[in-house]
Amino acid sequence: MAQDISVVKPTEAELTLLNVLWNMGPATVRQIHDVVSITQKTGYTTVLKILQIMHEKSLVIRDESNRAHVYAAANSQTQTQSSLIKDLITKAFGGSTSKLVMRAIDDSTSDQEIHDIRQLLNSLEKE
Amino acid sequence: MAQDISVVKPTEAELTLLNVLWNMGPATVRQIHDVVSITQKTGYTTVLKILQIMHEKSLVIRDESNRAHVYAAANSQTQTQSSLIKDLITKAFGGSTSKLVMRAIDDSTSDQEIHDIRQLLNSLEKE
DNA sequence: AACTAGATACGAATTAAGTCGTATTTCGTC
DNA sequence: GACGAAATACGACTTAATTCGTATCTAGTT
Repeated sequence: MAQDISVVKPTEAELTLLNVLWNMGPATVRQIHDVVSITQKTGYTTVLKILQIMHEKSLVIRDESNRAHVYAAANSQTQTQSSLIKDLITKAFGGSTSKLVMRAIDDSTSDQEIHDIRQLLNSLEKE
Repeated sequence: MAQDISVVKPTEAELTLLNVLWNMGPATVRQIHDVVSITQKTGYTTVLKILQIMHEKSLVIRDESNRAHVYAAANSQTQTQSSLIKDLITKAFGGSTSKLVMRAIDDSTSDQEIHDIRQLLNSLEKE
C-alpha cells in the first residue's frame, strides 16, 4: 500500500477531533470538548483519552508547558484528506480516480460545486 | 457515532470480499477464498466467518440450497461506492464534493483519468 | 452402511475503538 | 502552607473486527 508508513489513518472519533483542531487551531482538551459537546454527548474524559491515544500515534502534538496541555493536529488537513481519499480510491475504486469522481458527483451536487470542479480542471491545462 | 439508518458500511475485510463478488458474481466460499488467496494469506475459515457475519448484517445474500452456499453481494458496487464516498465527504470534507475532487486529483493522476473526468463534466453540461 | 473429502458452524483469542469512572496531580487563592 | 477547582493519568468495560482451530455435518463413492 501507498504511504501508510508515514501517515496513520485516523479513526472516526479521531477525525472528529482533528476537524475541530483544524478549525480552531491549537486548543486545550476543555476547549475541544466544549466544541464537540455542541453536536455530541461525549464525556470530557473520553475526549481526553482519545487525544492521549492520538498523541501516542503521533496524530497530534501537544504542548505540556502549561497545566492544561495544548493539542494541535500533527498533519495538515490537506495531507490527511489526500491520504484518506487515496485510501478509498485504492480500496473501493480499483485505483481509479476518475471512477471516484464520477461516483462523487450526483444529483445532490450543487451547480456551484460543479462550477468549482470545472474551474479546477481548467487550471490543469497540460496535455 | 451512529450508523446510517439504511446502508451498513462494510469494513475493510468485508470490502475486499465484496470486490471479489462484484467481479466474479455469485460464488462459493471456496471460490472466493481461492481468489483472495492470490493476494493475501487469509485462511479459509476466516473468509467463511466474515461472509457469515456479512450475511447477518445483510451485506450479502446467500443461496443455501446446495451444500456449498453461494454468496452474492446484497448491494451493487455503485450503491456501495456512492455510500462510501458520501460518508467521506461528510466526515472529512465538510460536505463539499468539490473539495474532495480537488484533493482526489494530484500529480499522480494520469492524463487519461483527467480526460475521463472532463468528459464527465461535459456530459453534465447538456442535461 | 461406512468412509471420507469437503462443507458449515461454533467458539475462543487478539487487537483496537470508544466510553467513562475514579485516582492523582497541580496551582492559584486565601 | 492548606484547600479546592480543574487538569491529567490510569484502568476497566463494552463492542466489534479479524483471525483461526476444532467440531460437526453432508453427500457421493464404494
